[in-house]
Amino acid sequence: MGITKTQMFTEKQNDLAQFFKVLGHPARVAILQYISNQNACICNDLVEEIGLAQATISQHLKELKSIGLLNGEVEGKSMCYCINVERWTAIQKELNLFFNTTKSNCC
Amino acid sequence: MGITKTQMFTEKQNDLAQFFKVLGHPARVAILQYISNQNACICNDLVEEIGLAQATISQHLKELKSIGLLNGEVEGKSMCYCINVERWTAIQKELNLFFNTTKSNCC
DNA sequence: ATTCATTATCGTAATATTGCGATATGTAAA
DNA sequence: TTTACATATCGCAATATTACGATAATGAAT
Repeated sequence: MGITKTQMFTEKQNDLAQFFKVLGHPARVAILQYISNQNACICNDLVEEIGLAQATISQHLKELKSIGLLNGEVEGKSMCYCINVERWTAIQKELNLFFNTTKSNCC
Repeated sequence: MGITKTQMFTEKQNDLAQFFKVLGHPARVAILQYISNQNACICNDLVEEIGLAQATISQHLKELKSIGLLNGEVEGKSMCYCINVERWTAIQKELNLFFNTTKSNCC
């Protein structure tokens, strides 16, 4: 099928899974790392840096934006993307909460 | 295409993305939470509990096993799955390292 | 040995994701 | 306003994922 039965799960579970999912692609990991490494908030050297087509990078950026991880600002004729640190930290907290409340041992 | 160009990324980036990806489905989040909530390491009440078909649950368990998050033991005619806490904690550390080293602000 | 229960695997259909070329849109400069 | 460049969106093809029924494999009990 390919369709995920989201209605069977809680909103929390779906949200959590969504965060994980967006981070679950190496290009998006690389994009975040690259943006972070530039002191200035350099934008789409990403295309050259990462080596995927411009359309593809744009799509990945869109997904990162979809969970609020990136802010975009017009900068001349370019776009300046940067990490939304508040959101970043909030998501990190959510994920840690999940990790900390989900680790009972048994066997 | 649908094919991820893993060869363009570092092993670390691919590994990280793989962890995120496996956690990026609500059924797998729910499975982990359910296993964790049972004091005893109860197994496939999961099928009843979660409401997906047995084959589907089995497939999700396989993916969780693929990154070492679950241990499985034969228990009579059932299987006893439980969280591999060492691995769990190790992955949590990896993800936090990623979060902590990737959050420069700019705009 | 047969039966029953549990889990894994196979095959398949439906949908999602990834990637890219082409094209549209937006912005700055000439 | 034309040109040039940067980014977003569209449309498509290839592959991946999700889900499930059917079936195989495993183990327990009869």
